[in-house]
Formats: sequence, C-alpha cells, structure tokens
Amino acid sequence: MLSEQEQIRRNSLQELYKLGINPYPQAAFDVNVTTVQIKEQFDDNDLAKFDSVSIGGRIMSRRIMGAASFCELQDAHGRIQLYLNRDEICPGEDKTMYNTVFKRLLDIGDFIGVKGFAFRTQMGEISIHVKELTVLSKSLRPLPIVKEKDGVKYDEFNDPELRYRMRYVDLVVNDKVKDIFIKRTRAIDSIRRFFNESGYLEVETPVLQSIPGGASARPFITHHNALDIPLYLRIADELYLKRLIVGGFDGVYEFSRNFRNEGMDRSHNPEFTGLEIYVAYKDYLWMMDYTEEMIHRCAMDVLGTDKVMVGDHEISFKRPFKRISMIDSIKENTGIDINGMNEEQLREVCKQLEIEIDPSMGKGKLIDEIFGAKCEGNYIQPTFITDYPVEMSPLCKRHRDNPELTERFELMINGKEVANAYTELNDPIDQRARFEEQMMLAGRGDDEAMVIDQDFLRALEYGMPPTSGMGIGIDRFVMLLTGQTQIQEVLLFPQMRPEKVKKVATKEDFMAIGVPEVWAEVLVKQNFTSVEMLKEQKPAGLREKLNGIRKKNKMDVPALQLEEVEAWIN
RNA sequence: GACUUGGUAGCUCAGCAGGUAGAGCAUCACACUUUUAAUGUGGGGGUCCUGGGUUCGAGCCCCAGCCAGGUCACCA
Repeated sequence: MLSEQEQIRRNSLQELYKLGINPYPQAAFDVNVTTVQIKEQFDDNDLAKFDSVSIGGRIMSRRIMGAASFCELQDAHGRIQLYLNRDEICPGEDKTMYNTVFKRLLDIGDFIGVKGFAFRTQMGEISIHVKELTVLSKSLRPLPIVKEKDGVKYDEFNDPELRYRMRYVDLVVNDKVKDIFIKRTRAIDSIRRFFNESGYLEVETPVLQSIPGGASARPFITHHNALDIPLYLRIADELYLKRLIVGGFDGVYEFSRNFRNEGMDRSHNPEFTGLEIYVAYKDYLWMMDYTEEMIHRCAMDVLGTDKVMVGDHEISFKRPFKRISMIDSIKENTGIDINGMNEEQLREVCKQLEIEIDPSMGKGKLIDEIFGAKCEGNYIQPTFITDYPVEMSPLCKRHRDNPELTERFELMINGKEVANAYTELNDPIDQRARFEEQMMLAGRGDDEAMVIDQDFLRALEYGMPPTSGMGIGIDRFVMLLTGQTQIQEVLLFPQMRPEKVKKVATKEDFMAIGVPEVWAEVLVKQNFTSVEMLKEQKPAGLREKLNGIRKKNKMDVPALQLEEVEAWIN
C-alpha cells in the first residue's frame, strides 16, 4: 500500500514520460565542478571563473515564488543554492519545463543536473543562476525533512533503528554521518601508509578457517559441501600472520574482518575490523614506540590535531603515552599488592573487592577480573598496561625478568582497550605447553579457552624469529577519533535483526502441509506468518490453543486430536 | 541472556479520566520575479507495531508476541 505522497510521485513519474522526458536517462551528465569548489573559490571580482558551471545533485529544499524559485542542490560534498527563473529556463512561448516539470513534477530528493553561472544573491549567498535543467533521476519516496536555522537542527532524522536500517537515507540527510565514514577511510589509509613506509607487507589470509584460532571467542560455524567439513569464520588472523613470519617475511599486516558469535551492544558487532601487524626481530618495547607513533600520526592525518573530545573527556594523543605494569596498576587503584599471590589469595582479594568470580577462573583470569573491575575504566588518556599474567596470554612470550608474567601490553584509551601486543612466543615447546594449559581450562568449563592448532605448532618448530605483534580494534579506534560512543555509528551497515517479512503465509501454504481448510484459516487469523513459525510450536500447546479457539467461536468441527497436530508439524 | 524504556501521518513528536485522532515540517491547490526553517490562504493524508483480553466503548488498562533504544552480563 503506497502512501499518498508516494502515489503522487508515481503519478508525476508517468506525467514526465508523457511529456517525453525520461526520468532515468542513460546519458552521462557532465559535471565540471562541485558545490564546495564553487563556495570556496567564488570571487565577486572574477565572475568569469564560474560563468559556465555544470553540476548534478539532489534537490533538498524548494522555495517557489511564482515565476522565480530557489532550491538547494546537494552533491557528494555539500549544498549550494540554485536560482531558477521561468523565462530563462523557458526562453520561448512554452513554459512547461518551469511551470509543470520544475514546479509540479519534481520533488525534494530528485536528482537533477543544472548548467548556469555562479553569482551572489542580494542576501549575500553564493548561488547558481540556472540556464538549463535536466532531470537525472526521480525519487519515489519522500525523504525525511531536516530543517536548520542558526546551526540548530529541527526535526532531525534521528531514530537509530531507521538510521541504521536505511543508512542510505541517513547519509543523504545527516551530513555529519558522511564525515564519520570519510574519517574512517582516512584513518585506515594513514595506517596503511605508515606500515608501507616501514617496508611491511599487507597480506590476505583465510577468512574460512578449520580451526578458529588466535583469540578466545565463540566462532560462527559454516559448512563446506565439497570437502564435507565444518569451517569457521575467523575470530582473528594472528596464527596465519605468524606463519608468514616463519616463512621469512620481516613484517606483515592485515586489516581483517573478524567474526565473533557473541552479544551485540554499543561496542560489539558480530563482524568487526581488526588490524594485526607482526614484525620480526622486535620486542614489545619497540612495539610500544611504534604503536604510539602510528596513533599519533593517524590522529594528525585524520583530524589535523592530536586532541579529540570523546564525551566529556578531551583525549590527547601526544607522545609519550603513560606506561604502567598491570600489577602496579592494581596496586595504584586498589592499594593491594598482588605480586606473588597464589590462586587462593587472589580469590580472597576478589571477595574483599566484591568482584564476582566463579570456580572455572584460573589465576590469570582472576587478576584480569580485578583489573577490569577496578583499573581499566580509570585510564582515560592513552596508557600502556604492561606485563600480563602468563595464564591469560597463551601466545605471548614469558617476561624476561619474571616467568609468571608475559611481555604483553594493552593500550587503554577512554577507559577501554584499544590495542593489544606481545613479544610473540616463538618457543615451540613452551607454546605446546601453553595450549595444553588452555585445554585444561576448557576442561574446567572455560568455553572460550583456545583450541590447539597442530599446524601452527609445526610452523613454530621450523623456527620463528623473535617477533613482536600488535592488534588494534579499528572500529573502536575510529570511535575515538570521531568522538562516537556507539560502534554502530562507525559501521556503515551495523548488524540488525532482519526486518519482519511483509509476505505472510496464506491458508494455502498451511493446507499444503496437511492442515484442513477451516484450521488453516484460523492459523492465518492467529498471525502465524510462516509455516516455519507453526512448526516451531509444541504440538500439545498448539492443539490446546486451537481447541480453545474452536470452543470460543463455537466452530462446527470436531475437536483436534494430538496426532493430527503432530502430523502437520512433523 | 536479564532488567528497563519506547513504537501514533512521509519525518519529528503531542495526546487523555478510557468517549469520533492532533501539531510543525513535508504533500496537494491557489497567490507571489532575489528567497533561505520563504510567506499567505485553503485542502488531503492514519492497520495509533501485531494478536488476544477487560469494557457499552481501548491509541490509552491487562496478557502474549515482534522490533528498536538504554543498563547489566560475556567479549574486542
């Protein structure tokens, strides 16, 4: 069912055809300038500069005053006002192009191309005086109308559900949205350039993996028909990149779309972009410097400054970032020195700090819980937390000064983890032992413990040079750069539950699985929108429900037997 | 997954004690040759998310469901 406005637009479309105007022309429209170029470079003393512009875009507002009109044209970069005059658009006797096509048949949202010259109106606004108008594409649905005066937006299109489901509309009417995604791409460009200048190689590794390794997370699972094996969408690309270091590259990196079958909220999307880099002959101390440089440079490239507002906090990416070990951080934030404590003592500390724990948690996990609950949120300015317990870092080399710890750092910004890095574990014997510890944790009920990857161990046995690796959550980093607090705002198409299908099952669909016509009618009326939905019902419950309806409506049919209902469902 | 808030015109939102559904913008018609949230006059547009219940009567109250937001849990 079309709304009134949609019907009117379809009628206009037909009228355009009748006038011999193709609302969806094939021919290219020559664009020789953008709205922003005109606005930035217009010179009142040099009108010749833009005396012959040709520009395409959407009509975003219209002010019609009889024989003269103003409207705003929006292209990829911004908006510019158009001035149209009836007798200039239509120099001859026939005024159809202005009176009928422009005033009546064109709407907000339509794409048009105009040719003319730039000038400044009496009100001082740089505009285009239109001499010629071409219809480029008719829009059949009305756009949300956002008005603005003195920088204040009115009737902004801000329903998150509609914005995320129809990002195309969001991008058209909310100019800030476009800006976020431009910054996202610039940030990725900047990082890529930095790595390439260092001589490191961008690579592509498998998204479909038979062992989902490199991180602790529940994977998405799929099936490969030809091989008849399960395959997992990658949760990380770490183990593949390290294989490449074994193979002899001295630096590799990948922007990796990762998939994790876990909850969704304002900082989690089922698919997200990770960046991992591995550099041979380096350690985590070098990587801290390198990460600092990368982030500072990226901020300068994207924002032109190393300061950004996120919520109420001004975050500064000025180097050097603060560095503190995890144990010192816990001491600083809780006053408790956990150095050298055993599992029993750590449990006591958690109890004392009122941190919820469960028996499956090992020593490392307990320390992580303390840090997460009492420390993490306090690091607003970029801070490297270093030297994590060995139990929670199965791919990381032991600390040179303390075998209970690892050479690992995480970068905290705005109270959240942004990057994670190691001096990589390249001792194959130790690596095998660490995987085995993970298996034990899995046995204790930790369903996220890592799965052992024999081929990766084989690779290490061939020898991996000393290596440092770093991973960064690109989405979260972009959130910081753009001051966003929701991951959905930095993903063009965030995951949403599919829209309810409008196409609903008919009584014939139910009759096809053996439901008698009378009952099929009841099912349709009861809003069973699909056969699948019916089949999800418990037979006994469904029978009861339907017989209840029979009784209530005094239906002239025998009561349903359980066998009948079971027959439909199975 | 738990708790919580919301779903009314194309968009943003009102609505009351339960008694024929409202505004602004948009849209349609008319007027208007430098307006800019253009203006003036008049008109049209609704599955009040879905289904059930209570009631003489439900957008409003009750139950179930769907979708979204927020908070928490898990994770990056």
